[in-house]
Amino acid sequence: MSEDQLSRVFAALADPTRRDIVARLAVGDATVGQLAAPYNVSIQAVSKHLKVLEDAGLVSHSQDAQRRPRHLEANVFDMMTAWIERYRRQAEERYRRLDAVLASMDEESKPTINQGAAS
Amino acid sequence: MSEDQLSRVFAALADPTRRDIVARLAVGDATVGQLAAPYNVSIQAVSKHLKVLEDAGLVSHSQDAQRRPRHLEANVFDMMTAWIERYRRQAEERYRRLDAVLASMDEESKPTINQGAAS
DNA sequence: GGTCTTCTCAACCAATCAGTTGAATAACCC
DNA sequence: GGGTTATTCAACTGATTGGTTGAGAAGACC
Repeated sequence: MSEDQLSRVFAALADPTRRDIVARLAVGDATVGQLAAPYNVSIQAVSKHLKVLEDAGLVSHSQDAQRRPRHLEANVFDMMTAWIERYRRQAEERYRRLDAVLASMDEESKPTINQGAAS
Repeated sequence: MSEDQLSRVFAALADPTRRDIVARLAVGDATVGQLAAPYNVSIQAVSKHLKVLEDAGLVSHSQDAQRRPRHLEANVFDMMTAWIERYRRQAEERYRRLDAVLASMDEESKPTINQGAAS
């Protein structure tokens, strides 16, 4: 919910390895070792990635002997989607209004509007 | 579309100032100076933030004399939403199946399942 | 042409990050 | 108890990041 957590969630998913981990956890829970296997980085590195994901609230873990199986917390995704949707909608609405303005100006003398090329 | 751009988009939105800028651009286009005004950082810092947003494809700019008004590119949000939705759905589906398994086991002797507390 | 405005580029700095290796913790298995 | 397995903690390293200041570049305005 907090601005801070939103930052952590986005930052967590900015890394392709972490997104990959999320993808795999979506299929099913897995231990650190299982998650580390496909990558040629140390287990400690993957453990760190998982810590980042946990701090963002995207992942939780339980305990099974020495193992600490990771579990994807899907609900946090909603927070992100809510944020994204808000601004996407707002921007689309604005675009729709601009279209209307341009159309109404078409009826008149239509002064040139700077709708310049991107970059 | 590329894995790389997805990383850049998430990374761009991991910063609260940049999210703020996106929020303001959703309301309407604005120049660097206008965007910088509310923050007590240099214009150059905001210019850098805008470069990050542009590299991620979230923002574009046109030219109006010395000014380079920024414009929000709402379509990139769809890419993010698509990514998020995929794994959220997958995780929810899995959760639903787990529920079904647990329910079916209820009919039998029901061995204990480790559904331990998170961190 | 000179000056003001708007913005970017370049160099620098402190902090954070993703990776490493090595040691420690903790619970299993014989 | 001794060894193996699974994982984390700690210290280090090189790269990236968000900020700074100073110097352009490009165009308006007089």
